[in-house]
Amino acid sequence: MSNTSKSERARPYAGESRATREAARRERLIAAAISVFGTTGYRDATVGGVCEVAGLNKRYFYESFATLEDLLCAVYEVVVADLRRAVLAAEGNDPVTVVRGFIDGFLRWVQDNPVESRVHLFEVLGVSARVDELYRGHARSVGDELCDRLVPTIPGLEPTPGQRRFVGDALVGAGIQIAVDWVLSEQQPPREELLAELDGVLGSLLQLL
Amino acid sequence: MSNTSKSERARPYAGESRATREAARRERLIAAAISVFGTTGYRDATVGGVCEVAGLNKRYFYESFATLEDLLCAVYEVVVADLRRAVLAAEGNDPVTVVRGFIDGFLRWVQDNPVESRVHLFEVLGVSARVDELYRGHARSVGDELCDRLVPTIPGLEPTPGQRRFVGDALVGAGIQIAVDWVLSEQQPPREELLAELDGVLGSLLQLL
DNA sequence: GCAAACTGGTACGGCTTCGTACCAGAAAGG
DNA sequence: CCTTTCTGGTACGAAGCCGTACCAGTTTGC
Repeated sequence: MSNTSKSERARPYAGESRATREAARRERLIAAAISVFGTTGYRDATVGGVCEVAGLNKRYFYESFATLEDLLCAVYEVVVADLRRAVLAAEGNDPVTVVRGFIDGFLRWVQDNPVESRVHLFEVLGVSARVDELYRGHARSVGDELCDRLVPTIPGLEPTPGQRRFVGDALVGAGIQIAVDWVLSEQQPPREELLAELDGVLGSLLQLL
Repeated sequence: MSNTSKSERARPYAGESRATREAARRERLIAAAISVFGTTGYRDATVGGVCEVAGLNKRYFYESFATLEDLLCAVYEVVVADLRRAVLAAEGNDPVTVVRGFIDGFLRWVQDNPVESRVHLFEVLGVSARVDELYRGHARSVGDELCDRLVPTIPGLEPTPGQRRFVGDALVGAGIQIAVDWVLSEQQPPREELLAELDGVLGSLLQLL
């Protein structure tokens, strides 16, 4: 019996190689899944539903993913990379600017990406140990990066790794909670007002120094 | 047709009135659900599964709840009441004590209640708009209470409602993130060490003042 | 006792999703 | 062309859960 595996007699189709077509389908599935998970919600999502939105046969789902959870993980990687870019975009040489830039970037991203933000703020949570692990890794990574930017702005500070983890978690956790609260609020104050409140808090903190 | 509704010809059974029996069954369902949601997870939970653990016929589920989500809400109210007691147990007249007591109470509760904490930290998230609303309400409430205790310990501070909300969210969010990170790292390091790190951070903050 | 209410166990139809298979038509290659 | 691969649409069995109904045995009120 000769090798009859799928990749054996691969041919171009519509001018694209097999690998290119597979990758394109994978991207379409991920894009469709972001839409479905971010609107209907992951809990009510089905393989068939995602494929319908993607305009692909169910067969092609299993070509790229084994389970819906695998697709969720791929979706999350895309979403979190985008968020990471947003919250770490700002530069700053003093603590207030760093923290303010982080929160501002977060709220901006949530506002500009309502679907993706629902995926990140709600849908990926509590799905499975594996997804939780992913989530924790990225949260820690962003927290570490924030610490890296924050610590040098405060001379004479040499936190232990454990303290850095504490500060990173606290910053990320605070940002998430503020974002979640903002999203779930019935009447959302404009982002600018929220940031003005933040400035007030940070100002009071500085005044105490 | 005479009234044949269930409550019409109610009789005591095993010495208990109908209302008492119904309430007892409800409690058993809630207790079973905490166990199921906190171990198997809400996502994989079924009505039949919860009833089996509770040792009750499925019929009695629908006697007290219309959907599994209703039961989750009831479960959450029980769990959050317990957590609330834990995180607000400590007294304190200075900011460091208040914050430390909050974090300490949170971690203690997580450590002593692994099942309930999984429900609160993971399972209730991203279920539905209704559950999210519940979650947000309790988080805000705890944040407000923390603010109420924190603000008087810092003389000359009169935060606006918006600023109070900011601080409350930040505290609660930081606490949750720290707890989640701790749980996902299998509670390493031990709670005492983690609190020592917190003391270090708070100490550095004070030193800056 | 005896009828009526209650309990716990089992059973069943209906529904939804999964994962795969089949089929007809388009595109590629010799 | 004519065969082979690829695509998209439809179909189908298997499985799990829902919500309800039925049934046998117990407890209660009269």
